Amino acid sequence: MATRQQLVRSVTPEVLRRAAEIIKLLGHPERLKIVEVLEAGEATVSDIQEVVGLPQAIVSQHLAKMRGASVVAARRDGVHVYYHLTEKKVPHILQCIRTCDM
Amino acid sequence: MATRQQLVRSVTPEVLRRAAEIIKLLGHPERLKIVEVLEAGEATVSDIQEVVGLPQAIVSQHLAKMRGASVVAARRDGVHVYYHLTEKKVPHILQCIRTCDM
DNA sequence: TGACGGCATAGAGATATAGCTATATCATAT
DNA sequence: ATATGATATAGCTATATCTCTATGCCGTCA
Repeated sequence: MATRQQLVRSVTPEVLRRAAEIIKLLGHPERLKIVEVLEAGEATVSDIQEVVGLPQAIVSQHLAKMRGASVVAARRDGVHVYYHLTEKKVPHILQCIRTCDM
Repeated sequence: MATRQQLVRSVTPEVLRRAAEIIKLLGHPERLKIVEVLEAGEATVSDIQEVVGLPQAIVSQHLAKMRGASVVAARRDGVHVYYHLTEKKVPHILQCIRTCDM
């Protein structure tokens, strides 16, 4: 019979660490909202700011945090900086949130 | 054409809040490990303690936090307290973590 | 009842996070 | 070169979180 230890070996410590890192960033209503916006496609900081209704600096700080963990990435086009999702897990996790009934 | 606002209306603020609450708790390597253990079935505090290799008090505190958010629940049977998952989203999110390639 | 094992909680210190204001940077247009 | 709009960052305060130690509580059994 399988021990409990064996049952939970499916995820390596490193994957666990990374997963926790990503999820930790999503564990914030405003950031979750931001990634929802980005799920719909690339968006500039002011686009995001308009949708979530937060001051520019706050949005920028949240984005910087997610950039730091490679959850999002940015490209500059002239005056604007376009953000997009880079972490594949994120859309899947959003899907979970939407479809799993509470 | 759909506005960005319309594209992100799929989740109500309350669902968003609750999702962030759950996810925030999972955004911690040790707690993530704990819910992995519980995913394999009911477990006592000392079972969990043994698998994750943390002091009893720490495990108990993590469990208390997750109890507070109704992510897990406990039942006492004699000397032992058995914990189990109560939040349906959790197994789905764990599945995401496991299956989505990094 | 007393002792013991399993679990919960309190208190404290250290660190992290959130959100604010102000200011800096960067690209464009005049 | 200067002004302006878009974005980033610094510095700060308040609050939350983590982890540890110590202690309390609750069943069980002698």
